[in-house]
Amino acid sequence: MGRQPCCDKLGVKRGPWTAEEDRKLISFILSNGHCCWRAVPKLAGLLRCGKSCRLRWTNYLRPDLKRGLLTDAEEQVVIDLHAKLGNRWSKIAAKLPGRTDNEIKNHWNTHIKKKLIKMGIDPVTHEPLDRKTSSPATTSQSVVTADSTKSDEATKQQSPQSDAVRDVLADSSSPTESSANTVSTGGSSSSSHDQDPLVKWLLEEDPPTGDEPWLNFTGSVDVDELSSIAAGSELPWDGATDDWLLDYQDFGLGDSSLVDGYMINSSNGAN
DNA sequence: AAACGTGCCAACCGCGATTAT
DNA sequence: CATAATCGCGGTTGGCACGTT
Repeated sequence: MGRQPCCDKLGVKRGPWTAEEDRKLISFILSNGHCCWRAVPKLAGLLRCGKSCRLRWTNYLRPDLKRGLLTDAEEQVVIDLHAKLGNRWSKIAAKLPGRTDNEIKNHWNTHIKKKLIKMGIDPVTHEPLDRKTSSPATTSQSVVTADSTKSDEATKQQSPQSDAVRDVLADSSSPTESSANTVSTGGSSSSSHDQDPLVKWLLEEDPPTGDEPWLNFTGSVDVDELSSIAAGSELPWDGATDDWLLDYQDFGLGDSSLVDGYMINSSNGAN
């Protein structure tokens, strides 16, 4: 069937978001939630398509986002999950709180991939490059080892990994990794994803905690109220927000034109 | 100091999946 | 059940920042 464009491109703004647009989007979502992305731009007074709003919110404005480079531990989790799941960035991101699929994807393409190649590991199969041709039927699932005896909790913290990946990590890890990284090196064989508890865990529904306030707002909270809440440090979300706010502060802002206590600015300050 | 090259990341595009009618 | 509308994902690109020559 023919598919219509997600939005009418005429009159729809594109390109980098401005601080003012961010402010509008944030105040709207915090006040009303985002029951329907398509309606968000119109209701929020933005000349953007809903898709763009969703992307901006999920990848940048969401208050629970972490910022900065992935830690060694996070990177290791990404590598391991990628070995099992492939380019299913959203699934991988779901296991790294505060990280977005876009962020992980970018980090993979710009950092991890190169690192693996440099270490002689095929970033697609997670196999040593020189072995690649001699084991045609091998895929990541057969290469990557999984310790199926590991407890779920341990698995959630750090998943098992292939010998190759472990080698890479051992070579490339920073001194801080050992402390942050609790990965067991007890690799073992795993016959299939279906039987792998890690993969089960990964593939199981990963519902939101329900704690995300922007999903639950009913429209009863207005920006003024939010600002007073913010002023009193009783933010509607938890500790992750501190980082968020600090990050905005790090951009050098205290723009009073923004949503009061929320120091919002454009994504990179230069935009 | 200027020109050029490279890296990085925010944002866009297209498509499949899901939901609504 | 068929079609339309919407959402969400993964791949790709554009442009800025930074490094090198």
